[in-house]
Amino acid sequence: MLESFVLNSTATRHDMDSLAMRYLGYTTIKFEEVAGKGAKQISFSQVGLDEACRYAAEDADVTLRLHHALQPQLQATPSLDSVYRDIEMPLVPVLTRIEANGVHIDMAELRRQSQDLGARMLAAQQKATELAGRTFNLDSPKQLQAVLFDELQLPALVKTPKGQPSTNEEALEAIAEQHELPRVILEYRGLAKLRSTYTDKLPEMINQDTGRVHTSYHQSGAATGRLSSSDPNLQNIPIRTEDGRRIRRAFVAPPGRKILACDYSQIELRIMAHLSEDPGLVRAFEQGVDVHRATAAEVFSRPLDEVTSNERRAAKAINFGLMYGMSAFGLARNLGIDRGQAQDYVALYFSRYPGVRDFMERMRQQARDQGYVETLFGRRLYLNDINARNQGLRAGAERAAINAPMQGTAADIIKRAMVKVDSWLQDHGDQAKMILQVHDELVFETESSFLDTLRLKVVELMSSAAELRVPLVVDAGVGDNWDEAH
DNA sequence: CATGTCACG
DNA sequence: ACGTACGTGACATGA
Repeated sequence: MLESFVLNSTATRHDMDSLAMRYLGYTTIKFEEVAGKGAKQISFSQVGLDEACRYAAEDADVTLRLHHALQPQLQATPSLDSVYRDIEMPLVPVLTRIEANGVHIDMAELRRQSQDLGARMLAAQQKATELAGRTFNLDSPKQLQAVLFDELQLPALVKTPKGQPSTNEEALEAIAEQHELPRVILEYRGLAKLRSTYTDKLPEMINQDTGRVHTSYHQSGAATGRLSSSDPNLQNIPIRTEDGRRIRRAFVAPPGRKILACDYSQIELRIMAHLSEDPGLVRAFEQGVDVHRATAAEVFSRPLDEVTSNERRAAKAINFGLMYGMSAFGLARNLGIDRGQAQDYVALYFSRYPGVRDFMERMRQQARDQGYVETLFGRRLYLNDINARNQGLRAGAERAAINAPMQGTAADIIKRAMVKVDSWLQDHGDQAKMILQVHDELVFETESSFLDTLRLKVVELMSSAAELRVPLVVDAGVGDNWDEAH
């Protein structure tokens, strides 16, 4: 699976059945053929021995045949072979340990929050019924659309991809001044999301044997080289709103232990500075200044200490937008300014950071010429649509070509750090465990007496996971729960 | 199972 | 003229 992923991360699937067909032209026995599916599925232990033997032996056989087919391809490109051998393979036992460690959850805290959210949802629901003049299912976009756009005759300003009037947050914000109902729906949606996805679900996911929640990490999930997390997804626990943040308070250290959360500061922007070699951006990071403030100072031509909060906010939007290949249109919408103004900002930005403009054009060109772009460590992302006749597809591929080297290099760096940190932890008994990875952050649970040693070492190992022409800064926080540690 | 929506970096 | 920021996973609805 990992050999296939490193060879071509954009191939849709990397499971054994798909790979057997693709590389060996061989149709495997499917699990569902021996065990059935759905409600009638039986356990593998109930499958007859002859059939079970054929199925299981084929697994081992096909895996070796695939290895014989894929390994030479990998070795033909030394940088890819290195990504496979030096990053992905060593990470496998690390992820196994993190999954087995699991996270300690304060179930009573989540139950209390569910109660509170439920009461507030009921109040919002009653208010919504009153404002709509009838009962309807607030969870149904279809029914809500009928109420807002047919019955109340509010303007449908946003369309879904299918062309229907959208009831998403942007659409509701746009009509919130004309009627009270949209605001109430937004309130309800926020509460319902937290309850259904987090405060109700997480307690159900606690393993009865360990008393902890064990996520699954997927190493061949995201084409850029990032991990993904599922069942439950612990990489999208809320943080942006106060109600959301509260959920992190339920991610607690057991008695006598502490939570340590370590995250890379502005890692993708630092990688952009490194890859682009832009003198202005590199200097900003070398001097350790607030990079959004520095960008604002450049774009708006004023001393660092005269940058207003609004200018800093605009500069932050520009910095992030650029990493995603954003257009002036996107920036305008994000900042609520007109397109001409946004175009001026972008032009000004590129005149101050010409290396960034050149880097972005270089990535587009490389994608067109070679069909792929690379991370600092040589991981490739193929862009199948880069020469598409369809302009929308092609533009999307160009944006991905700009973003992938930064997102992918960040993924490589934290994976290298995880392998180093895990190796060090292995030599220090059970005093601390790695329990979560969230793209630019590692979270640990440690004996209180081990905390200072752990913090010092983790920061050192994370900072030294790559040699960039700018410092790789790690912020570390401590608490009795994950929220406090931030 | 498709769709719409929304949580995260 | 059109669409417009990269990468994920989970939930509820409704066919």
